[in-house]
Amino acid sequence: MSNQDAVDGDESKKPLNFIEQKIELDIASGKNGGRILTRFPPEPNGYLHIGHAKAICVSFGLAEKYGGITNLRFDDTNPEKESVEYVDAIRRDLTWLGFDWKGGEFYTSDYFGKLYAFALQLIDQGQAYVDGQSAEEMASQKGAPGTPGTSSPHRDRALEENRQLFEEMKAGKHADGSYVLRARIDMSNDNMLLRDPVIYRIKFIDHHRTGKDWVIYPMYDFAHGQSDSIEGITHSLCSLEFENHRPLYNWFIESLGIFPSEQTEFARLNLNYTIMSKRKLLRLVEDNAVDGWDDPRMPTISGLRRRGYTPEAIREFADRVGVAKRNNTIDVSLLEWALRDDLNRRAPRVMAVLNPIKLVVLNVPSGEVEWLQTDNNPEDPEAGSRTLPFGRELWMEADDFKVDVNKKWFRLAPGRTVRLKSAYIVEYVDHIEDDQGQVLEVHVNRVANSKSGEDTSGVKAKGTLHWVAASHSIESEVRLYDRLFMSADPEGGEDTNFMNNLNPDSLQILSGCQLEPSLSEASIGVVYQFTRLGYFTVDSKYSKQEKLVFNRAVTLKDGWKG
RNA sequence: UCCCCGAUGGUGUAAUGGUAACACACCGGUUUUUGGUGCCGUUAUUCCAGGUUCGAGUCCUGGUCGGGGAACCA
Repeated sequence: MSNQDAVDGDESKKPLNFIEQKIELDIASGKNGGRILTRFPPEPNGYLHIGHAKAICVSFGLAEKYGGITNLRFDDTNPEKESVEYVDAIRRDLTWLGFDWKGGEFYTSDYFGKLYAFALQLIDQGQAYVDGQSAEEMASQKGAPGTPGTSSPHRDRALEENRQLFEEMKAGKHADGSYVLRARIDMSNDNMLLRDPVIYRIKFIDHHRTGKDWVIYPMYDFAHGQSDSIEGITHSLCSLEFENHRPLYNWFIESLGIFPSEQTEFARLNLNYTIMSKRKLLRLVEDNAVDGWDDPRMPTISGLRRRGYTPEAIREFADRVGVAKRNNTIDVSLLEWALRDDLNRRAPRVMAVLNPIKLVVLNVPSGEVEWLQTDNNPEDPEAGSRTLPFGRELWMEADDFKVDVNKKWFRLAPGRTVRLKSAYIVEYVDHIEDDQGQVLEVHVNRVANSKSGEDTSGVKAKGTLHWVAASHSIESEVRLYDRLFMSADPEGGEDTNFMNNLNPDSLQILSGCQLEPSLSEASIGVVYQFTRLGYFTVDSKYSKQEKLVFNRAVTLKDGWKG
């Protein structure tokens, strides 16, 4: 497929975002021979979250759209915070999302040797020097926005001396913090990052990949552009916060005379009622405010997966939020919409009663079991059908019966008639309450000739209720989730505020829920619609064959204003 | 105080000097053996002031507001 084919076709009607426009311009002008290579460069110091999912979809999606490929590169230049646990989790999440790093898997640490050589090159070109001052001293010389900085006393150190000291740093002859290597740029630049930034520091810390091989580690700015360049990345896409870094990114590439990768920044994803900072997510985990990185309330990919989100829904969501340069806050309802939209088409429907009370059909003989046919998914005829046991004693939802009701009430009540989904129309007879007025049982009679699909009774029922036959039900636990934070902007206030903003009711555990028998076969990864209730999936952590545990991914949209 | 970026309905995104549109949310109607889905519809938008132009959301100037920017983090 030529690039032009990718540009034409059905997709061409969709408006292009600013990066797509730029790429099409690049292709048209023959830049890099039309080659497109992007990269996704996570630091392995935390789990991927929904914000990363957007970045992933942008970098992978753009490459795919224009006939290119994408590299996965672990940006592991700071061994203090990084570990192989995170590397594995990131790989797993990427694969689950359905992305394939066809360009290959790389690590910035693969380039430590080349980066060291680049540093020597800068020293030899008089563009880097070793500074032996303390961090505080260097900070004070940095100046301030609007005020130029002053030069380090070591700024004009002789080339040979710089080289020797840097080689000694590498050889481990100097202690942590005793020396750094700095780029020699411009101490009065308006961009503070260009005021002789530190590019190498000493750290006597084992690296999760290179072990004790190195005691000097490159800083982000000295590693990122060069790594892009080494891999021949054509379009290096990152978030807005790196805009100020672009001049530095370009300065290194130009000074070293290496392949000119080009950085373009776009706005990261923000979601209301959600925190996206890795540091704060880590805090939630460490303080046990949640059940680990994959708690179903977490915005992590692993949390969303455990909750019942599908990769398709997440990718659709990422597509819909768009790519632009202005800061944004997406409404979580868009994420939920994407899930419902996907699951409505695909999820098998089953019956489950979360807060069960007895429903006794008086005119059905006890012991009688009738197997009724029901569609697995009315949206998808291919999904087929199954049978459901029906009998005298059923479970119904406590919420579906009320004594005092108005005309908007469609469900069961004294004097009312409702249809039991895929079964019969039933009419109220009486009910039993306990001392506190809690309804324990509702008694109804089945309307003759009202069987689902062959109803000739002429009786019309406004409401339809879900139910489960008591004789064949499976008892299980169901976990309902609400948003983790009460405030729409939990990161907005003071830094520590987000922990005080936790929603105390974000997790509700229901036991004694009654499920239809087919759910005994439920397996991890399949998401079901519990009729009238929402989408649910088996919890991958706590569910056992003897005691199933389900998570609610999202409710059904509730149109009832009752 | 200085530098960079941005500003279009409630929330996002488009309109590339020529009728401000699409999605989500909201509200209403309709269909429905899920108060779901589907279908139809309502409400609502160019930060401000000048300028250029036959014509400005778009270009220019100035302002306002928001975000980012000083780490031996990425």
